[in-house]
Amino acid sequence: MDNCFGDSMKNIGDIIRVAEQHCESRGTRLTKKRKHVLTALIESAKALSAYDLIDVCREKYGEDIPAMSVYRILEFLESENLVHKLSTASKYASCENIIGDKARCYSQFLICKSCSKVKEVGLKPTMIAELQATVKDASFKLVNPQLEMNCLCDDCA
Amino acid sequence: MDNCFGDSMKNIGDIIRVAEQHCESRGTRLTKKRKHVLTALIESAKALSAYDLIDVCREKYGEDIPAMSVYRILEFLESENLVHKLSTASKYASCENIIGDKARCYSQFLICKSCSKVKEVGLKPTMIAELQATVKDASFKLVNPQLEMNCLCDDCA
DNA sequence: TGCCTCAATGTTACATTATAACATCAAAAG
DNA sequence: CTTTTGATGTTATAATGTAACATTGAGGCA
Repeated sequence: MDNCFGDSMKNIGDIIRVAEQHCESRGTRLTKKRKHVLTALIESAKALSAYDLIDVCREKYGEDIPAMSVYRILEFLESENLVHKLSTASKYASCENIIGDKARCYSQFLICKSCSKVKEVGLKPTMIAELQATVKDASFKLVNPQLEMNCLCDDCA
Repeated sequence: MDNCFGDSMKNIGDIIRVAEQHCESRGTRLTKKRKHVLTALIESAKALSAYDLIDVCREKYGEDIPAMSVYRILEFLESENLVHKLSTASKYASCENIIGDKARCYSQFLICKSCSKVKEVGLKPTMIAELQATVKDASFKLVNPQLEMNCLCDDCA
């Protein structure tokens, strides 16, 4: 079982519903546009840029969201742990385990540098511990334990 | 002993000389401007953006290098393994072990997101192996095994 | 020396990613 | 039904990066 939803949680409608409840329980709202951006990311196997998302929303929902709004929406979705920013690619991907047990918020992202296909894999506790030890030894504090790995997917390799 | 030069290799002049020989042996040239950009990065404890480097070169060498050239120079220095691009920060840092034994080219970069202070730490072989196994299991190929960790340094924390 | 060649750099223009500042709109709460 | 606050729109611009073509300069060689 690869996510926190179990086998019953397969389709996007279900995921969106969970995301909606998640927001509600935190006193925030998953508005229509936020839902559209999130859906676009969930439906995409590839990480998308903010400007990609503008295009998708126009094509799919006939909705013209200005760049500024998309960035704000992404920022919101990130703060709700529904979306990850992949800084190395300047793109965004939906979280694989939307309502996320916190133990899994340490992730490793494999990003195809050719086609942007992305896979999120949980980090093992031993890895996390080791990474944190290194950080501590170097007198730094870890802010965001997200690892991004520059890869090629099998199709592109 | 923290680098491949031993204790005798402490100052910038020595490092630059090694870098120069390294290029020469590879049939490339460490020109004056390339040397200036590399020196600026070596002397900086913080990662610098391309535009930061333009400023440093102007201030320090009275030399006006256009952005395009700085990017090309950085690309060259990267290809010679003298400099790393830190994609998460859109900044650049000199390699800590310039002529680098290849075993150390798998590095972990701790980057202070507030002041850009950066520390490069070698990854342990067990870590490398584990990261690579994950990548392979997910049907990806690792292109660049550089880990960037979003941190705060002790001063900024 | 003077020419040739190719690497390095310059120039111009523009693409992409992102944010600041202020205006407007809309939903929930009194 | 107004008030308040969160969400979105608008405009302008900053920051990062690249494409395409022109020019310069360093070494090799007649």
